[in-house]
Amino acid sequence: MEKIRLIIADDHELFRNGLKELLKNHNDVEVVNCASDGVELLEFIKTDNNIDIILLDITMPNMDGFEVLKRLKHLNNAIKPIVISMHDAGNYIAKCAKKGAYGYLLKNTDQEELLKAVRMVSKGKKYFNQKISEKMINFMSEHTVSNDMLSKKELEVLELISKGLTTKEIAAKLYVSSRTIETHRANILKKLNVKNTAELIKKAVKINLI
Amino acid sequence: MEKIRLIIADDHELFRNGLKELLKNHNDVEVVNCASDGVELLEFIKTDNNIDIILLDITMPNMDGFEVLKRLKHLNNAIKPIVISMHDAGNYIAKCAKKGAYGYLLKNTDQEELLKAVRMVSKGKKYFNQKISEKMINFMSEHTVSNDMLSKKELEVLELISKGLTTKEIAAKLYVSSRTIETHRANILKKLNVKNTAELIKKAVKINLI
DNA sequence: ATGTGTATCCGTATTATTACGGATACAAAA
DNA sequence: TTTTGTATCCGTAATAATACGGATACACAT
Repeated sequence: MEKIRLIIADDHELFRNGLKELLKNHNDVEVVNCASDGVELLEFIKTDNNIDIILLDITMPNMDGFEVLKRLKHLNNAIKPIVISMHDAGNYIAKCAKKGAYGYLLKNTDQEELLKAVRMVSKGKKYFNQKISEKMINFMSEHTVSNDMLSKKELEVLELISKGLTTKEIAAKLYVSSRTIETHRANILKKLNVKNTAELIKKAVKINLI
Repeated sequence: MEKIRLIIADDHELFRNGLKELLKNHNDVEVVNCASDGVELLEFIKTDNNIDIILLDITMPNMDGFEVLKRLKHLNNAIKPIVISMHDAGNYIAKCAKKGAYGYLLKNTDQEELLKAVRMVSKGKKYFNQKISEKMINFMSEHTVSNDMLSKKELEVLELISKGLTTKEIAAKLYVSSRTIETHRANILKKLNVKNTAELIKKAVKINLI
């Protein structure tokens, strides 16, 4: 039987080694290497292209786990990262899910769950337990705070801007002059405290206005 | 004991009525009303401000469920919508979660789960079962396909654009001429098949490039 | 060795956006 | 009733973005 080849990336030596010892007791997994930061991790990955899983911490010096996830996709997307974090904040979880993590575990997870996750992920399946999923879903919807910031009209204009319509086109669509739309746009920029359309759209998506 | 007051919104009469009958058997819930489309639903909500839950279909004439979710937040965000859809597509689920749905059920859900969801949601807790959560997580990450579409440089430029930097600022930052950045920008627009920055950023966020 | 793609640069012209300024009408809230 | 906020309109000027066009150098794959 092929062993599951994995790497541990975490800046806390004790945690790394503890995890390694723990996994030694299971003969279907092999801890190929450890890394104490993202840079080190990626360096190693470049030399060994037979890695199945990375147990990845988010908070690391030099290059954090988010950046690792991002680069991993370009570098070798056969490797399946499982994030092991001490934070159960919804934004962390959602971000990891979006960036392609195959699993998300808390550092206080028990051995059994860790193994379960590793084995599931090694088969290409994702592992996000119910509690983690909940946290994420809550986060996804809660960031909808600033709904009252923009007037109905402004929201309408914003939506059309985000669809790529020019000021002129929006004006025509809403039967007002382009000057009016420009004013709306300017007001929206001011209200969201951004300096141009690019930043505006990013922020609007982020806070769920679009 | 206060009953859970709920409304059913679905364009299929049979489904609406079936659901209603089914819920009649449970004396902790009261089906206050039914609506066959989003407009009708919102109209009713304006007249009755003591609704706990809406069982909401996505596919409806006049105004679909997504739009209902969006407007509901402005109108009365004490009402907790549970989406009941026949589609288990990840994008539907993620969209609903983002737009503030408190639950997502498939139309082939059994009675037990429906009741469980209604009761949980009535207490303010979200209900997305494991399978639904999985679908959503998979969707969230899978849309990262087009990673090879853009070159490393282009991705870098895109990231800076999204942060609100102007062409000139980006050029200064990357030690190249602004003309170069403009070319990159133009190429990015072409590659992603969008016509301007606003649309670009929206798309980039959507497909996870940023 | 030849082609393909990327990164880099340049020019010109048109159009759009942004930053200022100020103004009216109307509805809703205080 | 007065104030506040929203939607609407207008002007000018500076800056930025977009649409064309073309060019070189270099790396990597065929």
